[in-house]
Amino acid sequence: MAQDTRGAIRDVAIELFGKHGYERTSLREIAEGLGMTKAALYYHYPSKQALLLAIIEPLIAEWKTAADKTETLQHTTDNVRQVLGECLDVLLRHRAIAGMFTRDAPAVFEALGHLYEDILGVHQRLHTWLAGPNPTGADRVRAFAATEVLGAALGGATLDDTSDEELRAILLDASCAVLRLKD
Amino acid sequence: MAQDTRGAIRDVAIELFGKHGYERTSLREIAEGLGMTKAALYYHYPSKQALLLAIIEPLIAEWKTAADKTETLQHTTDNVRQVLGECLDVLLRHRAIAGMFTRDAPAVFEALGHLYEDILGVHQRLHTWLAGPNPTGADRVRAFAATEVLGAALGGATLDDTSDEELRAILLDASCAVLRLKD
DNA sequence: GTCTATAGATTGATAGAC
DNA sequence: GTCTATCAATCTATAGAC
Repeated sequence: MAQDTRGAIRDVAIELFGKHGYERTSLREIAEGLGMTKAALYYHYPSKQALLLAIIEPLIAEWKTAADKTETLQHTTDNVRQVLGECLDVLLRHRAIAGMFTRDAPAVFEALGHLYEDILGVHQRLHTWLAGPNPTGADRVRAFAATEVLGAALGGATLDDTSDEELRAILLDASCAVLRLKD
Repeated sequence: MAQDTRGAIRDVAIELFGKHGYERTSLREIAEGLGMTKAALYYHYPSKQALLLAIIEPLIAEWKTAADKTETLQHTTDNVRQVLGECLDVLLRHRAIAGMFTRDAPAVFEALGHLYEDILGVHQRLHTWLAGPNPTGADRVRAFAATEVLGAALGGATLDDTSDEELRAILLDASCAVLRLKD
């Protein structure tokens, strides 16, 4: 309990960033949520941006792992389902953080720094693979739309009476439908 | 030229908000982009939030108009396609602004003020209608995912070599596929 | 309608004691 | 590791001259 101050800060920050957004949340508020002083936070994180980055990093890493499986997989119906499923699992596992990614995009992109191009590349390779071999322009649009469908998993209160397993199954089917995969 | 200062401010604000986000864009920067002083902006808009609201309002109004057609339409394949198509047209017409909606959500929601519940209701009615009569939980998730697909129209650089008409056709089909509509 | 000047508040961050 | 105190910067917004 004593030694996970870093983790506690992270948790409170995730909650507040998620509720009011990154820019609208001050370090003072985070500190108050922990019963500490602003200055104490700086012992654990060198800056507000570094705190944001520490929050985001696990999601980035897992997303990259899931997406980069495409490097060794052929573009078959089963493999596409598998890759999409793993990406979806990552989003569901880090739901709160993934939400920040879309709802606080400007701050997140700046915090990423040089990692930004990495992520862009991961996304690009994923989309290219999903579009299949010799893709048309339409195929590439559908590949992009298919990943947007996965993002529906972050859709907040609308989906509260659906279990994660059901959500996963429905969105995976929907994503495949966008790609026009036969079952 | 002289009398559309209000519009000119709006345009520069849209550009800068879109590029760096609402919170990271100061009124000073907007003023500099226009060759004016910060103080002059306040003659045309009473606050930064009011400026944001003025930017967003047309999109809100058109989205509401498009979505509320469901009130008088039966849930048939043709009608669903028509409604989704009109919603998509609104997004394409206000692409830059709609992007702010997702990428600066916290600021936008606060700026909406009492309008927030209105918009929420519009969305809810649209989703309920899209889910069809006597919907299952899965139908409601698919309805939500179908509108997320429309949001792919805002997907930036990835889709730059696709014309708006083609984009519209592809995403409309994709959205219908998510809803499992037969053609 | 636009300017200069400034108020008033808040923020991220640091210094240094304990 | 946490605190008090404080700095420097920046921002939104206002007052009042022109």
